[in-house]
Amino acid sequence: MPQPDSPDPARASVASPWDGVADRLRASGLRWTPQRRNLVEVLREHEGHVTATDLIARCRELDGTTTPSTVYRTLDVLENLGLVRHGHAADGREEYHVLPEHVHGHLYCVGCGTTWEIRPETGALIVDALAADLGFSVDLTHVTIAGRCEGCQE
Amino acid sequence: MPQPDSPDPARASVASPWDGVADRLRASGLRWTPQRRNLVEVLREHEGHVTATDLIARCRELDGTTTPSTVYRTLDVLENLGLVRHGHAADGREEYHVLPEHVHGHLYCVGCGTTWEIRPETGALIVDALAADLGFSVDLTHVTIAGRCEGCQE
DNA sequence: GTCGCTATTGCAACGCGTTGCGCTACGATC
DNA sequence: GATCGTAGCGCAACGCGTTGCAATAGCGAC
Repeated sequence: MPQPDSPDPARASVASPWDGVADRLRASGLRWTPQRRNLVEVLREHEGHVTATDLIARCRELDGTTTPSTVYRTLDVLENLGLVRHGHAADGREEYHVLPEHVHGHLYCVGCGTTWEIRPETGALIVDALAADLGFSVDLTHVTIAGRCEGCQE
Repeated sequence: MPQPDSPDPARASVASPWDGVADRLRASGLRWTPQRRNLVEVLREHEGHVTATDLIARCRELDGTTTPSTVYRTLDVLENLGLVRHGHAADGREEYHVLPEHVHGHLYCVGCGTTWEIRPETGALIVDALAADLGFSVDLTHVTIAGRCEGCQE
């Protein structure tokens, strides 16, 4: 029965994707712990791109006893629920995309350090090109492509 | 004066790109050390893709005292000479491309673990698409795109 | 051949991410 | 409300990659 089971009607009307997390976890035999509550709280304020390091730092502000391994493990769980996706930035660090509405790849400018989203149409073009090349089915979300943005080319 | 300065005529006829390395280093005020000689020796036998870890392991076989930091630093130097390029594999680890004849990107299959090269024409298509999108000038060599190869899709 | 400058080395320590393990505490059941 | 199986926690240790520093050793100059 996919009816909203949040006990708070005011919040239910907002229909944040985070609202059902606790129940979705429990429905799979998983648990809703203070540490996970904290992480979700942090993710709420970070819709967009965050590095794992940032998330860990923010979680520790809320609860000094939080350990990195817990954060990483919880992020795995949330990724299985489709609430975050992780990828590797150009320097190989982990980067999390919160609540991706649509699948998109990323561009990282080595000049100014900005991360840009690849527009869906352009992404589709890339996916098609690689499919035609080797029959490859690409997972764009996992990738950050390095280069220089318009403003950073001499 | 760009004449071959290798003292060995037999070797000069082979014209391996590695032959001039020692002199190219010295010409820039850099030095030719036993550790660098070993690394070059290892790279010679590895034309293609290698992980930094593999390189370090092979170097230690030749000389047990070699330390990781030395290998990484020497790889940086060789990258400046254009003899290797490094990128990040799908899992974020470092991967080196030895003697890249042409600029090419990489595809990593999460199914079978194989790394594939993106054909130059397809690569150019991707570069063009991103240039048209955001005016982005892409460095394809630095990137590995994850996905599933033809044989690994159900 | 010797000297001296300095690039390079090895070491040690750090940061990021992952993994194995024993203990804790969530939450279903009674 | 009390019990209990187990998911999840913190901890400690590991592997990869990087960096600062003191000691070493290329190599050009004399």
